[in-house]
Amino acid sequence: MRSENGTSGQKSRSFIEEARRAQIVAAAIEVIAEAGYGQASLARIAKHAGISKGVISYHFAGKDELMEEVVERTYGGIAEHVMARMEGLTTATELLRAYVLAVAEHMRGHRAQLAALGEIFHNFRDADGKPRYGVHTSEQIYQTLEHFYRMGQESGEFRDFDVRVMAVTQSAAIDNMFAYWAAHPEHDLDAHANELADLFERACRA
Amino acid sequence: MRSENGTSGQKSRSFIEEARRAQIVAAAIEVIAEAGYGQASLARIAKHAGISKGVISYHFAGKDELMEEVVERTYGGIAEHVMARMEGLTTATELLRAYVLAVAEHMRGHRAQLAALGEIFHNFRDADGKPRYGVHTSEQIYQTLEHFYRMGQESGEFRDFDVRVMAVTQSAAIDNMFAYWAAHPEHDLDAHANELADLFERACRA
Amino acid sequence: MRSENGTSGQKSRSFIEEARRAQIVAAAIEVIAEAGYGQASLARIAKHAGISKGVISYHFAGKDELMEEVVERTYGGIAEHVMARMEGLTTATELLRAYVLAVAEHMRGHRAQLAALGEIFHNFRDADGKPRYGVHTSEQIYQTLEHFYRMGQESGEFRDFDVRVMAVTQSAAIDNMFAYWAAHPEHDLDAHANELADLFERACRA
Amino acid sequence: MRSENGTSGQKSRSFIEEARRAQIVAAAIEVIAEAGYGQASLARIAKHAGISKGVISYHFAGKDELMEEVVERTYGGIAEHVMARMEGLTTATELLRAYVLAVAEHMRGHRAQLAALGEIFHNFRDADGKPRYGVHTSEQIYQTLEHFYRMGQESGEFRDFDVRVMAVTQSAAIDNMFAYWAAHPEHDLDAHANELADLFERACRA
DNA sequence: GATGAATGAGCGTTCATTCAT
DNA sequence: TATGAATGAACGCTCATTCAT
Repeated sequence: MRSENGTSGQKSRSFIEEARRAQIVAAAIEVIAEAGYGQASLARIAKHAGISKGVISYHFAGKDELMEEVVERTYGGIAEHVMARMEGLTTATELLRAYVLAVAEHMRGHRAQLAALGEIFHNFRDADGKPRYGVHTSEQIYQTLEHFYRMGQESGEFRDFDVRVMAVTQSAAIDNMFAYWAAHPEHDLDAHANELADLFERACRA
Repeated sequence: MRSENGTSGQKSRSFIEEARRAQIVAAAIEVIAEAGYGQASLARIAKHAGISKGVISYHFAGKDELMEEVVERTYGGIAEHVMARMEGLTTATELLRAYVLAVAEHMRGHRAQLAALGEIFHNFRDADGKPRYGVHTSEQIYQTLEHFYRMGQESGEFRDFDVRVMAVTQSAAIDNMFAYWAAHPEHDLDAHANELADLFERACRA
Repeated sequence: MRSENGTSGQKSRSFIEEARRAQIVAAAIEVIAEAGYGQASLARIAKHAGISKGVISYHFAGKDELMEEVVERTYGGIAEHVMARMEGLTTATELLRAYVLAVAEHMRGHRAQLAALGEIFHNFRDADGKPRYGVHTSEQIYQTLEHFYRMGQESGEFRDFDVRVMAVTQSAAIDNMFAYWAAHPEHDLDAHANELADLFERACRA
Repeated sequence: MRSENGTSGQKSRSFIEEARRAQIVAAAIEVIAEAGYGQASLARIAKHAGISKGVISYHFAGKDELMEEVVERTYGGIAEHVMARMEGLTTATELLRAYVLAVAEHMRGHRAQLAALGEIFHNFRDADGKPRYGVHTSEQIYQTLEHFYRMGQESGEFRDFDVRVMAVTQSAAIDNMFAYWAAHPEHDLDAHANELADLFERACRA
């Protein structure tokens, strides 16, 4: 998302600054994934990163900003990979299958990110106590899926169904596939993803 | 220590003891649902219940036991209702549809329980830092669903598919239906449940 | 200020609660007087009182409430004593002299309170960064003094002068008398007070 | 270490060094005046000056030295102006009136300096916890005033009074005039100063 | 000369738990 | 049974200072 434009006038972070932020984000991901959001104190993250506690405060405005950056970077990585895998596909059936498989493929190599993302989504709250992320944050994903469903319905590939329910369900199915895999590391993620693709193809098709 | 049961080995509780525990559990559910697990301190729960903080410590060994009782009681309520609704049904298709609808029906009247359950599942960890509940805790639900799937596959109602993936998916679909409903209270829960029943019927059938 | 009415329905603090608050306030006064507002951390106050840091948080909503209680109790003590000493006096000249001498008399036995009050006045700020106390807090004192000046001007005892300037000046003269005394403990406070009374009598009289 | 003066033993500073120090002192004055001593962190002062935090540490041995320089420069400015205004005057009455008016005249144009000076006086403490400035620091001012009082007493202009009490009082009266003005910017400082001059003339005269 | 990065101690506050009454 | 008092550890965060570049 951040510009790598050499001619732009926008200020950019120094190399060392960027490296530190990345290091801290990585440490945060590992600690959150392992110990859970509630135990992921700045002290613990700093210790895991091998740095002083104050360094985090120096590079991030606060814990909130750190959490947001974890989400941002992780999401960015997923989106980038999935977009690439879906490029050039045209039918709704193909797109949906590619979507499921691409997310699974990417996550297979980023298990901790996955767990951390879930922890943050379920726990991170604003100062006013409202969840910072959550179902309402998934709106973008829902709309993307709904777009594919409508494509399929208009092309005749898919039957008539409630696209919102289908989007919520498919999104949940994918999320839980990862949760199950996280709890059962020997579970065959790719096979699961293929089963899911079949499942939703059958659930959608005319 | 506090009671001795004359006819059996299992310990029993006095009426007043039982009432206090129920009151505290109810307060805990409301606080967790509203403020989240992280903000649900014993002080806050006690205040919400209109009792002294020490009472909780008196009736429960610790916060952990309280959380476990919240889960136990909530789960018990769901199971009781769902079992009743499924009684007498014989085909896998019927059983699965009844399952989805019964859970939805029960939860419609217990929104706070639902939210609290989710918070606890996602946050409660043992002293060693491992999640106390989670995907592995759902094993019983998975096996129940798998039992139905196999019934359907043997009777010819259902096609051949990976029953574990289907169970994980259907379970997730139901959980997320509630999460979505919690975030969008105007959402039509019963319609969603019916859509889900259709969806999985199509996904399963031969 | 707090009612000691036995029949009133208003809730009152328990004896032990009141004692702890008084103890903490006393410790705060001593620490602030000795080390200054900036060094008067809750940890230091607690250590001085021989209690755990958490006790202060238990009995006071926060540091701000503690500081306000210090001011309240100290001010109350001064006002009570000065009022008693001025009772029955009628001429402006008498009232002003009694005022100066009574404040000095009271403060002679409460040196630490005096110093703490000054520290808090000069340093305690609201969350928004504005001074919590300060010149504007002295308004009540100014108006009391102005009332006496006007009495003297109307009775012909005093010449015509700007009562606000005189009030600000006399108030400052008294405050600084204490500050000087605090820095020079061997200084004769009563003699100073008498000189001040003479000084302002000459400055005011017709 | 950074310079060697050819003609005297006293160390001198380069032009750029001097400019930097002046810039930092000016920024410190503004921040202290606005936010108070307690909030005047080096980071905040540096940001206000538009420089890096380390620059302050480079030019000053520490925060203490910076504070001392603020006081020194501010005091120097006042003294310079007051001395000029008193030059050529001979009677004690004239000198005292000129003193009060000159200080007021100068401060009218240096409100932030005034506020900063007060903040530092009331808060700045040595490493051992003792106030760095305070009543005892005013000794020089007291002695100057006392010198004038004695002149007046010897010439017969003034009555017999305790010169120390008068000096402390007049000094406090002037300080508080500024404090009042700082809190009530619409207050007429010059009129106040004239009232003060009258007041002390009457308080002193034979 | 100047900088930004890093440190570590200390801050006010929250909290689960213990305990005497 | 029930309470409120007390504890002590941990939390996120701020800060003056140090230092390599």
